[in-house]
Amino acid sequence: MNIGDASKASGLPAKTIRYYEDIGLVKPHRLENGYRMFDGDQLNKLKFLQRARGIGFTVEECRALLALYEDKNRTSADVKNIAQNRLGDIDRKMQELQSMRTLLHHLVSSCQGDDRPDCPILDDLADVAPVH
Amino acid sequence: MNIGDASKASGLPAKTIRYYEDIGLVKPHRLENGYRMFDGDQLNKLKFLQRARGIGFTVEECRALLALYEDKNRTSADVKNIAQNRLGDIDRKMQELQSMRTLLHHLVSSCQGDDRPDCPILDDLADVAPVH
DNA sequence: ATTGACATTCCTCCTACTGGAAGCCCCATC
DNA sequence: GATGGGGCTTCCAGTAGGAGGAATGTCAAT
Repeated sequence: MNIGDASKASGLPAKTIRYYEDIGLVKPHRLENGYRMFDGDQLNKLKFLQRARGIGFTVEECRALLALYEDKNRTSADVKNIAQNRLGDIDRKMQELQSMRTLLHHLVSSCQGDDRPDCPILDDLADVAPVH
Repeated sequence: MNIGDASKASGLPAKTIRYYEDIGLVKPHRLENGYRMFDGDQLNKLKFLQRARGIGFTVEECRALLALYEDKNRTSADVKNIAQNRLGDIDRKMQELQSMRTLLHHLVSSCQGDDRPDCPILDDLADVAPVH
């Protein structure tokens, strides 16, 4: 299976697969013409990566998860730990976005959005007057 | 006011201020010794940038907002439009995070997290068995 | 033999900075 | 006057996770 087929089968762009090889996440074989050759094992890793990235794991977390996946002496605690860290990151990010959203929504709804120049959004950014 | 004082007064790291000059967001004067010199107007822009970035506007949106801020013929609709786009981006991002969170939380709570190797998180990533 | 669709490598670009090195500048102290 | 400790300058490299594109090679079908 060459990179095009592996791309279709895994859902990852060929560019991304090459990148993953570059950083050592997968190690496809090579044919005599230089083409990458993916077997079932490699393809499974690509699918694994596609799902793990989709859930939001960083590439380095994916590397760790793949290593655990291959390590039959792993403990599920190790895996859970990584996942919980990710969950914490997501929660922090969501809180950050939420507070931005609140501020921004408040500003947006206070602005008329007409053809006059007066704008509480700019006023707030320029600290002219607090939007109460 | 040199860059160190401007940094303290605006809350932006000196490195960031230099970067903002680099990309043309601010244009401080220069003293004869080459030092940057920030007057009240420049400082206001730095503060403006600090707040706008804090709300989550991209640097390019900040550039547009600063331009509107200086344009006395602006319409508040232009400003509101930028802010609403940002709000939309935030909402999309939050939804993405929320769906990740749901998935991940489900996986995490299904994993024992003990010293045995069996792990539904890995199973799911490897598509061994759907988590319910 | 030629076309078109693949593949390869290599290089640059993206966001928004951050860190560090090498080298001035200024002020205070000895 | 020499020295020391900041702060300032510039420039270069690196971050995450690829995307885009150029130049070139290969394969299968016509």
